[in-house]
Amino acid sequence: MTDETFTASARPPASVDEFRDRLAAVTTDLPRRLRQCADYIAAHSDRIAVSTVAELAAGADVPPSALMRFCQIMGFSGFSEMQKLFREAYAPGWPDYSTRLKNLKQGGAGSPTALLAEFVEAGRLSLESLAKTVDEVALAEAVRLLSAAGTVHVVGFRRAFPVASYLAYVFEKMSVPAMLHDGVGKLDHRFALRPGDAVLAITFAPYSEETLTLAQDARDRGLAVVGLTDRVTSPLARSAAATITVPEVDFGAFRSLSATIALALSLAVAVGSARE
Amino acid sequence: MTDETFTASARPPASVDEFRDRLAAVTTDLPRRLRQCADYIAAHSDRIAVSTVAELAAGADVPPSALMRFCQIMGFSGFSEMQKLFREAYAPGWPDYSTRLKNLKQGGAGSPTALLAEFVEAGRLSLESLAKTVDEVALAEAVRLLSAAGTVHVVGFRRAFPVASYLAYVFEKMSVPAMLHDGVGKLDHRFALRPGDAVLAITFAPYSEETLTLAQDARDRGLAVVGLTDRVTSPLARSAAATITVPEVDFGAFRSLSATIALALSLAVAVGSARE
DNA sequence: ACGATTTTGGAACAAATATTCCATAGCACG
DNA sequence: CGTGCTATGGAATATTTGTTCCAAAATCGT
Repeated sequence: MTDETFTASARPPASVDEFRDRLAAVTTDLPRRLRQCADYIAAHSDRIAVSTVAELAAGADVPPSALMRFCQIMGFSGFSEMQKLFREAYAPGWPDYSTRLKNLKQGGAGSPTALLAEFVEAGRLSLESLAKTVDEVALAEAVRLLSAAGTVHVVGFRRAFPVASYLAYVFEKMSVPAMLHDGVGKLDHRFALRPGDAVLAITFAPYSEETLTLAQDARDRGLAVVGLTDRVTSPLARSAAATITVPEVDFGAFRSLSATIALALSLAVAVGSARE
Repeated sequence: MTDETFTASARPPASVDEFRDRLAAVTTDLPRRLRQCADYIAAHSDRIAVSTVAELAAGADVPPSALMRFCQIMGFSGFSEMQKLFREAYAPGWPDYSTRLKNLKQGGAGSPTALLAEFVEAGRLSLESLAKTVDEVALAEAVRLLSAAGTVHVVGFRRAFPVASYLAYVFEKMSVPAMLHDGVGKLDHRFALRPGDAVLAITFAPYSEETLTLAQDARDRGLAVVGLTDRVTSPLARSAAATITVPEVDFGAFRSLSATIALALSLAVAVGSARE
């Protein structure tokens, strides 16, 4: 009678991070109903703050009492204590950010501030989406290929050009031999591609012909090609040894590039570190 | 006895937007305590979903019953109904976004995914900060100046260059006469600046000499100069008729540019619309 | 297949929370 | 200086919500 069935640790989690750790630690070897609770909670932890026991239990398809037991196994005295943690943890991010956005939009459609609000929002969504969907394996592979290369050739035109130029800048700062193919003077510097070099190609729909051609050309010559594009079905994927897709949210005809730049920066800095 | 004191409209707000509209409409001519409620709720609407009547009332420094009356004036049957609206609309930035970030960082410092997590976070913070601190007056003024100009000359080097090049791209797409000063061939196209033109200069610390010089030169000749920079004390502010500052969060030696690009886009699209 | 042990569901209970109501305080107007 | 009206605070009440507990079912080991 004195020992608890499951290690209901003495102290409850003090933060959402601790909560997640304990959830992960405890979630194996748990009876069926309790495991249902754990799974549902893991997938919907954001709703703890705004739901009742009954609602969550219904969602997890268990009786309320099972959920209560689950709370206790997690180390809380009960559901209320657990909910308190999530209600208080909810403060960061937007103390009044969303209010502010609303205000900005009130300038009226087309006003500079309303546009700004839209682009800020698009950027934020893109970044969140990137964090959720990025292909870690492809990213690691891209870093590997570029780190092993002689010179990195960066190519991107039109809306991809700002990204390409920033990459070139960062590579230079990190002393990585890099060359920006910018099409100035209608020269393609195709013959600058030498064995052992790598190409980092960036293009979004509608894909620019020059970029695709250069990527294919490099591949035919046996160079490593890394593609940065918007869809896995992009024609760039055919030429690339590693393809990374960036889910960028557009507003109107233009994209914020936030996610693309974040990804490009990570890539460049990782390559720069790896080459030292 | 039949008429309500304040127009407690028959139907409650069906969305947060409607809620805000009604709040704005009703907030004037309201007795003292109720106005306290309105003010507090307006400033903390994000906490409605996760608080009790008592907590909110304490925050607004009114008795709970006053808050109840406020809910009814807003058209709800009571607090619970109002809270329901906010609980359903509650979709915080972390459906599992923060979990994901945590996982990405677990790759270890310096790993590509950890870097990505940092840059994503920096970008998000920058965007939020931009929304909160942008100077609406300066932005409107900048739009006015650029809309009235003949040709818009965009100048920005080094890390500002990606932004400048994107601006040039967007201006072109929107049929705004624009010229990108990119320093190719060591030419400065100073003599392309003609009376009636405007300069959009972008530079961050350490401020690039060429940009500052060009901006000052333009000003001396009586052209309108719009500055996009990082601090109000930036040397660029001396030459500019309108200065917009962008609070960009750096990670390591590099900046995400998210906020800068969002701002630049808004500016360009607003100018493009205004000129039609 | 039997008994010991764990798990489960739901009903009873306790606590928290929302809501109503009314006596009183404040205010404007005659 | 009343008089009638509105606003206010708090106590009483109703409702919802959380929590406990125990009998029954399932599971496991022998």
